[in-house]
Amino acid sequence: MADTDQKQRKTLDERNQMSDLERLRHSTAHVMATAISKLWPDAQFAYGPPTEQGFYYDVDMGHRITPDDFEKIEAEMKKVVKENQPFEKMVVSRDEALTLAKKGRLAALSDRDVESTFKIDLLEEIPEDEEISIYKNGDFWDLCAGPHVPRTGNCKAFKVMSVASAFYKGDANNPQLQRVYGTAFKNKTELGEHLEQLEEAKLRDHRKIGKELNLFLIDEAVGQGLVLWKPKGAILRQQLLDFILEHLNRQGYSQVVTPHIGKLDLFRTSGHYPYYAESQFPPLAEREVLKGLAEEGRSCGDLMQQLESGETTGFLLRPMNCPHHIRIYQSDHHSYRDLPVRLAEFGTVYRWEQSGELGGMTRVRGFTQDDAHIFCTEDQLKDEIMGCLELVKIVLETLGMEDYRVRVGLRDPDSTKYVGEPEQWDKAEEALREAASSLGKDFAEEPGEAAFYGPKIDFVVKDAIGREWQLGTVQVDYNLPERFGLEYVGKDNASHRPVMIHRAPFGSLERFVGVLIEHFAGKFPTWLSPEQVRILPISEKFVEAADEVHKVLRDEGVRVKVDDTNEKVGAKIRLAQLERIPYMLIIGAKEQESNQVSVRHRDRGDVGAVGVDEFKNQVVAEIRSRSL
RNA sequence: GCUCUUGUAGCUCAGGGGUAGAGCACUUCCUUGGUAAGGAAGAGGUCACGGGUUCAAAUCCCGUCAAGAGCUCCA
Repeated sequence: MADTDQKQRKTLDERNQMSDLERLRHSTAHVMATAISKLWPDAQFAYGPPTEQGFYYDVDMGHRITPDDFEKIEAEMKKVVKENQPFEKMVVSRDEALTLAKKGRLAALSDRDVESTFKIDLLEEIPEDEEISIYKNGDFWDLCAGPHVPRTGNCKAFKVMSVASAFYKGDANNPQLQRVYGTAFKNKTELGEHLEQLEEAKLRDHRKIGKELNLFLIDEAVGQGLVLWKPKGAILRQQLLDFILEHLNRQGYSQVVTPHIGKLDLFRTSGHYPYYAESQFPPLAEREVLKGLAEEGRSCGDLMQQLESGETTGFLLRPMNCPHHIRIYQSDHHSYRDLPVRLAEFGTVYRWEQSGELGGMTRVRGFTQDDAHIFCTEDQLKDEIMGCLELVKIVLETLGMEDYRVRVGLRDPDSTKYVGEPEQWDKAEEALREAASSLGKDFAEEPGEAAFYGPKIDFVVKDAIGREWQLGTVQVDYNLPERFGLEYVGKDNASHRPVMIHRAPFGSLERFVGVLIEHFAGKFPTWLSPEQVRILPISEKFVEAADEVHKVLRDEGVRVKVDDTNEKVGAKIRLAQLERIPYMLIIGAKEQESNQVSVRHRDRGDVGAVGVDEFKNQVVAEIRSRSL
């Protein structure tokens, strides 16, 4: 990670552009550091920047901060705020700063027996020509480029939020520090609003809703990061598959079906093994091989070595679908007239994610991509990319997900790690750029973010807690066609190499549904709802009438149930509301006589009585059009 | 993988060195009720797992597994 320093250190320009809120938060971080220093004088501080949600300060000290300490810290902070200390900037020479740091005076309230270790390190990172400043508030002095608010009294509304650990400078080889997170706002009202928003976000969390609505399960007995889709979740998933399938057919894709494992040699050819072995499930060795090794008294290490060297063979749970699709492409002779060949599959892949990274449906070890591989000529590349983006656009628009970010990953001009010819890259990057701009949405070009095998476009959305997740992706690949020696016969009757595009509009079904649950807070549009209509007879006397309506709707393919439990309507409604069922139909004496149903919508409430057929037509139309 | 926190009934959680509690859900009965909870009775738990300390462990200690937050990673 050569650019760690750049990531951590903001330039002076960036600092001067700090917004008022960022400035306030950064100052509050100092106030917090002051408080922590008072409570635990051995505290050694590292970085303490503002963030999107607030601020943090990294600290190393003997005491382990727990949530029980937050109140104590806040109380000390309040004292500092009450004293209304001015933030004073003092420009010093490098030597002066170093002298203070050696005395342990930086990020501290007084001289100490120990040096301000991190600050000495930070000092070395400041370029020669840059001004070195120390900010003081009361007795707390800290090496800091600023800027700050005028006085500690300006930090009126704050809260210590959480504590976690972080590696110094984000390097896993460095010591771990305690990162104390806090947030700050102009005033108490805004702080209150923010905290309320966080509470609301928790209610949207897909893990919570997934459990409440019985959508999916991650079971210890099955394994970490392995999602079990329960019946209701499976309906949701199937609806999404049907939806995308319609559009795939329209765009001329061919569906294929391939197994979840393949020979190690296949992935050796593709380059996935052993290069990415540490992020895959361990290979499966053949029984005979294991037996043979055991008889020879050989170790697991020997086995691994043999598998890696290719001396013995085995199978791999596939980390990607492409090799299988490539083999399908290669099983036929292709003329330029056949291209583009578009092979699509809802393909399940397995990756060994680090255990600490797993979470809900958004980061898992087995997932299904709505994958496809397009084999085309250079000239077709642009149109094909456009087609892929069109698909992503349809998906996001149909689901009303407007809040996404488009990231175009380009190659790093200074690096030589990329495969393929520079002219090809230029062409592909230009095609991606053009395609991206056709979306009519801002996109970020990020040099150095391309994969080694080609440039890409990613669609990124945020979850309930504000974390960003990559969903859809379109990637150009020059590598695999080369490695597998893909060919087609051109007009000139000579053999040519096709270009490949990997693309997945949803990305992974698991992650997509996780994000979707949070997007809708469980209130899925009718076409996606596991149960679309629930019929609520007023009493058992009307169950028969309810059953008749049930039949009418079910025959139209509506997912409908009758609540024939021995409860009052109030209770039935409550239950249906909690299950976020879009439509509730109430049937009593009135409705039975007039062949009507009283319609209640989960958001609009009681919308009055309509004829059974009228309701049927309306709800069927709503489902067919996939209305939001 | 690392640091911290957590793990008690199907769910949400209380309790806490002397072999378990609430609400919801579930079962049965009564009730047949018009837009977010009708009533009664009942059933349900090796207190994540494995060790240790103790006369006694769900409770204290250690380890394992899992979850959450963050860091690192993500072809």
